[in-house]
Amino acid sequence: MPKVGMEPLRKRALIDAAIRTIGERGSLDVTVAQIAQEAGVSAALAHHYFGGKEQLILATMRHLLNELGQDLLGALHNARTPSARIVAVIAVNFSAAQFAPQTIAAWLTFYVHAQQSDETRRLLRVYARRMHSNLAYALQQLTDRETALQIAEGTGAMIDGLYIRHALRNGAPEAAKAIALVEDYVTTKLAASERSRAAL
Amino acid sequence: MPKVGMEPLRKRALIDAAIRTIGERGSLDVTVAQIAQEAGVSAALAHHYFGGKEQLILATMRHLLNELGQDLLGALHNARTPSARIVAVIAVNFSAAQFAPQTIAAWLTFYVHAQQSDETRRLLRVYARRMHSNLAYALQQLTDRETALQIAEGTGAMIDGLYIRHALRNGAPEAAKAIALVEDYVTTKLAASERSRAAL
DNA sequence: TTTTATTGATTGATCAGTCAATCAAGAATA
DNA sequence: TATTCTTGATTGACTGATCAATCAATAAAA
Repeated sequence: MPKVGMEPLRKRALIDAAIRTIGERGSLDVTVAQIAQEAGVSAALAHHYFGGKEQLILATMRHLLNELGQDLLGALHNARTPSARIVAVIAVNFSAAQFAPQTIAAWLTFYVHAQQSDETRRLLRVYARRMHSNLAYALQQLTDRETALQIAEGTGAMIDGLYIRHALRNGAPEAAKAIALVEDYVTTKLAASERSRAAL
Repeated sequence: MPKVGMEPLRKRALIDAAIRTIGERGSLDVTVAQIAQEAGVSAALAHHYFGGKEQLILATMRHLLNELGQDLLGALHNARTPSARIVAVIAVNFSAAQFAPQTIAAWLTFYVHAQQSDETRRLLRVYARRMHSNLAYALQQLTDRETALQIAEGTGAMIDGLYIRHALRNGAPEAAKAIALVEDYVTTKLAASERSRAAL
């Protein structure tokens, strides 16, 4: 046997390099050669392990999704009450790992890529559905179903919007401010729904 | 003078073709030849009138921004009260013209392009600032400054988020639902701030 | 004729993907 | 132990396709 067991290491290095390269450039218009160089290997090796650029991109996306999923699981693990779960879901989206400029830039390019690639669109839907169902479930324990779904929808949209704004580095709010804004939306809506129910 | 006055017609046709082509493809990875063909002219003519691809793209973006600005002006013209102005600003963002799949797809690609192009980023900032200041101004007549800025921030983020989400949906264009969600956010927040001031 | 409009053909650059050839480390063999 | 296989790892060089940009040439209107 030759120098063995390189495959998982190389794949991981290439995926990390892809995130960095895409994130720095802010575009999927990165060459395989650029990614490979960032990973310290040849472009041919990237093709060897992934089969093609598209598959490398998809693998990169799956990796980001998986990371997000792991973060979410970890955050929910310690959250016992519904409101703690809501706070956890919001916090995960703005955690250091997820809110890093390169990560955000990469996500944004994937959103655009989803318009051309069915598989990319499918993967993004998985992420959106997971976030939504986690939020909606926790909210339904605090208010009626209809209101819960509405808040979940609004929360998701606001989070995505804060993401996109942060990617442009406008006067975009920092993570802490973004969290506060979203949490304020949820608590205000919950308070309003409590009041409307008390009035019945 | 020869066959004269073609320039503005051709430029407009090329810009319209660019919006259609970019919107349909969902990417800035469209060739000048594709845009030119969609406009019914040769690729060389596109270069002749715009000087290059980047300038054609920027002209297209300015056109979309201008259209949005005109829509906004028109909507605000008939709005006399602050709340009517808020409703108008929200409505403009989800008007038929702005919420058309191709337009949304084009906007999304520009957001990504902004990460590479300073001029694109600058143009997007102009749009964001205009929306924000219009909202913030109207809101400050209904609540305190700090709360007004917070609501304006949240509203802008939510609108952007609904945009990006709409771009990924296969069907179900729900402009009305999106408007309702954003308006609900504003009215709920305003009601809460009124209550908190009454409590003083 | 002069000026604008318009294009086909061409060029130079860039890239994804391919391939044949090397490298190196452990296994088999003598 | 020393030597020769075996095979995954790795790459440089090459190819075919694509595209932005250029240019010389033509058409047509004034």
